[in-house]
Amino acid sequence: MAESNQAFSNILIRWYERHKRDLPWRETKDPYAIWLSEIILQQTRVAQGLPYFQKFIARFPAVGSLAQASQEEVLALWQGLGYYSRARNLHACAQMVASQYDGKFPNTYKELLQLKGVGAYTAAAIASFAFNEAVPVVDGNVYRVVSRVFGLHDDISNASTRKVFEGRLVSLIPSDTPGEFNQAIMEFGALHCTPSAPDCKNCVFSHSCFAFRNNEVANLPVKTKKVKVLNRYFNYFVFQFGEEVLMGSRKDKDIWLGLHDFFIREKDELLDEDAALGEVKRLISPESWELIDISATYKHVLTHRIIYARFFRVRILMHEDFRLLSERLGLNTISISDTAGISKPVLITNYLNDTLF
DNA sequence: AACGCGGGGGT
DNA sequence: ACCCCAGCGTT
Repeated sequence: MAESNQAFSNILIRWYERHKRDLPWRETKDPYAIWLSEIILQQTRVAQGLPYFQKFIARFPAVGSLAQASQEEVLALWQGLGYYSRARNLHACAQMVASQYDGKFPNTYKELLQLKGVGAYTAAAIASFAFNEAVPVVDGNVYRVVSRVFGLHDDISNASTRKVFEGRLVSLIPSDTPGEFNQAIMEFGALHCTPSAPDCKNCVFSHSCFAFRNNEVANLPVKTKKVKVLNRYFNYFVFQFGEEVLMGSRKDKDIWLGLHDFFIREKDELLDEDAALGEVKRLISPESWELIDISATYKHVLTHRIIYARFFRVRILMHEDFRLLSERLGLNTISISDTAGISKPVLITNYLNDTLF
């Protein structure tokens, strides 16, 4: 039988106090630090996000310093974490808070929701953790815990299902310690009620959990839609003169927007050497360049894409041709050693480490 | 409502 | 190979 709402909350919070991890953003009520941690942790495991949180807090101790940074510095600090729109929105949000809110985060769920990069989950997290507002968080952990314990079979692939879970959570969340409750239910999902092979026999809800009692743990939560993985083929040309190469920042609302890469020809397939050299011949006259090397094929696997990439490194012989090529392609010249400090996708970082460093 | 957006870890 | 992770913005 299910226990009362208050019993659920009490058991959950007691479990949390025994098992919670020591995490830096739990030692503060500073909405800036809490906000920063929540943006970093969107679709990101704690272990992966933690070093980024440390880096950002060290470099930007308050929202004002982040607001004053350049977008490039923010992207460079974010590089490797993925979903780079988070970094662009983080920066824009910091500037919003600095200019429109006098450097102080708004303190209600409703106002927080207006901030760039702050959606329903993040607004609820900040409002409850920093300001004790009793709004429930609904993230992947919460979907899993609630669907199993209470036997909710609504498909979490549907956006409308969020309301169903929120409705249940509103009746569970205690008004005196909403932040503790929210932290607890997510931590419980992360550490105990895990996606696969949870330790149900030793669970504080084993006597009441719907999924455990009905042998449905593996079926919950219900999620029907799978992401479709598409292949993309990136043919990169690394134009080099001495110790300099041509790079530019990516445009056009595509993957890695704002990050730096090389001249690219995306096709429905990888180009072989002849086809690649043909592309170069269309750009520069034959006597002014030579092929240095061709990289191995990189297979860069993302959640929703598999990117196959090959890098053709081309030496430009005359500096004047290098300068003209830079202008014509809209790319910047950068010394190889300086590429370490600019924002890049992991694929480009891997190539640089393999070939140029 | 559907889709695009990263990278890494667990099984 | 497949799943998921303290989701959000755009269309």
